[in-house]
Amino acid sequence: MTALDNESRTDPAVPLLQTRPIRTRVAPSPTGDPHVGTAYVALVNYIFAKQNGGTFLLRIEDTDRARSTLESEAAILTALRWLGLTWDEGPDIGGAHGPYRQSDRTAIYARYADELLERGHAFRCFCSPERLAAMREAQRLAKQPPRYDGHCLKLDRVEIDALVAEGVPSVVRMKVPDFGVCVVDDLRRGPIEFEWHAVDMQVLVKSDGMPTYHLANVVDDHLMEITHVFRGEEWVSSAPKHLLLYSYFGWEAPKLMHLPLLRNPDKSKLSKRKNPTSILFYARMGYLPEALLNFLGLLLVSSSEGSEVMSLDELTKRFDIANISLGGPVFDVPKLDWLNGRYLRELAPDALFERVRDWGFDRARLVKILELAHARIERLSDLGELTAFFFAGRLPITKERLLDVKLPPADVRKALALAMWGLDAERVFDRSVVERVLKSIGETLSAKFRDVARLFYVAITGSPTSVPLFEAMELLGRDIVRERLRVALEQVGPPPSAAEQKSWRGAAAPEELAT
RNA sequence: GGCGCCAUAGUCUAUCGGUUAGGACGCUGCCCUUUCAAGGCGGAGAGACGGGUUCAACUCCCGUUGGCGCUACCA
Repeated sequence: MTALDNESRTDPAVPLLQTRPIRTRVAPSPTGDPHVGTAYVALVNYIFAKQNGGTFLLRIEDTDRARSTLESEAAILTALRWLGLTWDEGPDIGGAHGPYRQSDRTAIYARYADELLERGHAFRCFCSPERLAAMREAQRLAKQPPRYDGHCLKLDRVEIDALVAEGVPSVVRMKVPDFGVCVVDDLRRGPIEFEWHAVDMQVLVKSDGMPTYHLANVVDDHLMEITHVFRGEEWVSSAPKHLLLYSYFGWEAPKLMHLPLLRNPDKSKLSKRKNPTSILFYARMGYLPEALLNFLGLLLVSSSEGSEVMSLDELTKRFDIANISLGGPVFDVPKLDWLNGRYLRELAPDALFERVRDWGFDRARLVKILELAHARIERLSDLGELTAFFFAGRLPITKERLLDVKLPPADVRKALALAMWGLDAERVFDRSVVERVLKSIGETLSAKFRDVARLFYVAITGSPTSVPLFEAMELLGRDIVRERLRVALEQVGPPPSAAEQKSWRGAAAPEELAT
């Protein structure tokens, strides 16, 4: 199967000749845990590149200076490598089209933004956030499509220079036609039409000088010679802007294909409030990378009959763009469980031993666990019960056990929520961070720490008495801890409402984003 | 509110105008078995609704409904 075949399938009248070597990419934003959605998107791009003898690369989209972290970037690399989705070019290994981290490419974007400015395809905008908010509100009330009203388009050269000299902050916006339609040709969906007058004049360069996703993405995909982009459905509505930028620059746009978004069991977009979404969680939980990959692959390649157990190679052989279904698939953990069981059972005892050791019984970890248990055992056989929670995923916790503490039930809920949010907000996850976060919860609730601690002992270790908590949490790791807190919270009541979130933490919960 | 995407069992899907609508997970019955799993063999369970087009519609078209996404100086 070649790219040519795939294209003729969606548009038989105009078979485009694929002249450039196939190059695909995954371009995650390092703003949180490596998301399974990122793995899903990476998988398609990887498979498509390999199937066509092409190149698959990894690019880090860290233009959001406030939210991007090096920790997150490292975790993404680790997670994708764990899955076996290796890239041919990337920030860690370099390549002929580097650098592969957008924050290292700011000079490049500035140059292209200037070019658009000079050629009249973009303009400087000095509007305040307040004015923009008021404008959008008015448009909503008037049932108009939300769109920049062109206020700063009327500024002349002299006025612009004066404002810049005054030091008034500004952004660069792209110009968008007022009439006509834009046709986005999706590899799988076919043509999608958008009225230009409903497409916003997107900001391309923020007031801090950093490009937005839209500019950086287009410039990089061009410079990195990307030929095919498989990305999440959330990008469909910004495709017209991207296509317009390609035409402003006079560049050939890559072929686009938008993938449906992974869903929670209730069909909402997969989110960590309702489900574990981190690849690292699935690793810590004891899923095998090949099982997770196979599971995600089943959403791209379907077998009409027979076994659904497929290796990456087999998925690659059978992949066909025309067969990707477009309904948003539920991330069905029970099916993943079954698949993982299949893989586990096929392992020879020795191989299984190695997997188990690598998963949670390596010497270094075991020694740390023994240190914690050491003073608390009288017989070696006490170890089993005392340390079992280190080798478990979710714990069979009951509401009664969780509420059996010297805290009012409402505070139990609040404490668990605060712990989840507080720990998520931390870049590093170690005993001292855990201690600081948990103790601050005690202060917030004006409760004795020992009473707060008891609750977390139950939620995390399954018992009000166990080995030292902070160290245990560090060894358990962020992902298992988050899941145990989430499950505990679920036990004691409904998820925190928007109002509760606001009053408890003073802001809305940031939701993680997939690529 | 605006724009867009999507729609076969609880879930993932096959079907690309004519099928008893096929498979997988889950559920369930039986077999195997010292228990439980695993495994084998069965079972229940689906085309959202309403209009067209057609000899014929799950399949094509339109509408409705529902789900989802975007609507940021986040990606």
